[in-house]
Amino acid sequence: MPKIETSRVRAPRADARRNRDHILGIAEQYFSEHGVAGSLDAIAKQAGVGAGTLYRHFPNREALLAALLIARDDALVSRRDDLRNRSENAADALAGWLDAVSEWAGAFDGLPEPLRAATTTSPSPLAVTCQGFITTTDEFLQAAQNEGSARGEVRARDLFLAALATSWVRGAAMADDASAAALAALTRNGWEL
Amino acid sequence: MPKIETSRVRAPRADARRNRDHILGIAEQYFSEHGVAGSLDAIAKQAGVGAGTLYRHFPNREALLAALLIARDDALVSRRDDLRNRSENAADALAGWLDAVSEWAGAFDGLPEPLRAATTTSPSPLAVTCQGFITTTDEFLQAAQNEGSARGEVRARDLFLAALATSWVRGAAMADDASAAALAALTRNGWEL
DNA sequence: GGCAATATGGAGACACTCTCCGTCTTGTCC
DNA sequence: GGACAAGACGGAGAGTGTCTCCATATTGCC
Repeated sequence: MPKIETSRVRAPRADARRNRDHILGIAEQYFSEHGVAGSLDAIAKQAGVGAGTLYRHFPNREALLAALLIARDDALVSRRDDLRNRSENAADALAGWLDAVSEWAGAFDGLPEPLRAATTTSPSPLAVTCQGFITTTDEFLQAAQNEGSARGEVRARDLFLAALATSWVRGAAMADDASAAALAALTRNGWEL
Repeated sequence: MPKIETSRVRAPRADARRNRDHILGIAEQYFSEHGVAGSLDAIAKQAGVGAGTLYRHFPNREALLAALLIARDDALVSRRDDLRNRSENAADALAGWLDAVSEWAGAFDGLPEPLRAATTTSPSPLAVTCQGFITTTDEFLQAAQNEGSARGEVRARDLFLAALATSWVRGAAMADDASAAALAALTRNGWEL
């Protein structure tokens, strides 16, 4: 009797893991400086690996972005827990959460666009992350609605997109911070009762 | 005494004007089908001119876009006049105007992005168009504020960006129409008193 | 008709994405 | 520790796009 097939996939080789992590580190820095549209080949070169290596680990820009964001998820998740525990009321919690989302989406210049695309055209490595945050948004929203502080017709998905839009308006290098703040305020007035 | 320098620039040659118009027509169609990120060389080829000809008339994508939008300005301007004349109250007029702007920004897939960029980083051929519409937005907004139906702290620029954002959320091929409508409603709740 | 001013086309320099495959590493089994 | 297969590597190069340059062609005016 042959070895039982416990795990279909073998653990990745040590050099592969090393390279993957290293690329991720360089990409984080590179996207921070050049925005999400920066050259992938440049990232490979800067990481000291061939283009093929980069593309094997991350078949396209979205996959790389998704891997990068997973590392940042923790921050947003712990922010969520903070808001759950420490908020005086559900409306403030929801507002705080949306602020956090919009800040998260501003991690790299140009990030809101692929995130928006991922929420509408599902099969994207970014979609899972987005979907998770939409679910969280829904929790906060429902709490606020039960509390009577949020309009009933508002949907979580729309609030998530509004937070993305806020970040989008800010544009490159925090170009229009005032307008982003104004949009956030507008949004809150929009859903709050 | 030499000829007085009345107009510094000569009128363009007939062939130049013909080519320019023709390129514009093809570009309109091409961008409608492929979005604003479509290939410029492809437009040149389809128009039956060399790449150089296209780039001489329109040094970059933004210039071409700006020329294209000027042709569409009329529609928005006449919509503005309609709203001025036919609206029952200033709040409805402002809401109608913002809807019109957001529809205008959805003329081509991907158009909201360059428009947004043009409102923040000034030296862009699109900036004049945007600035004009922001001014119009301000007129409608001030009327609504005087009427007591719009919050005082809201700025015209922010509403214009909100309309752009609404269009942006809709994304390619009207992918998320419901969310765009929701965002528009959210925005109205946001500024209205 | 002839001449200067203008406009044209398309080859080609350069940048970017992504694939393919000959070569090199790793881990495993003896 | 050696050997062998699975797995990973790099970088050349195909494909696509932007934009420039300039020898050649077209216009409009005298």
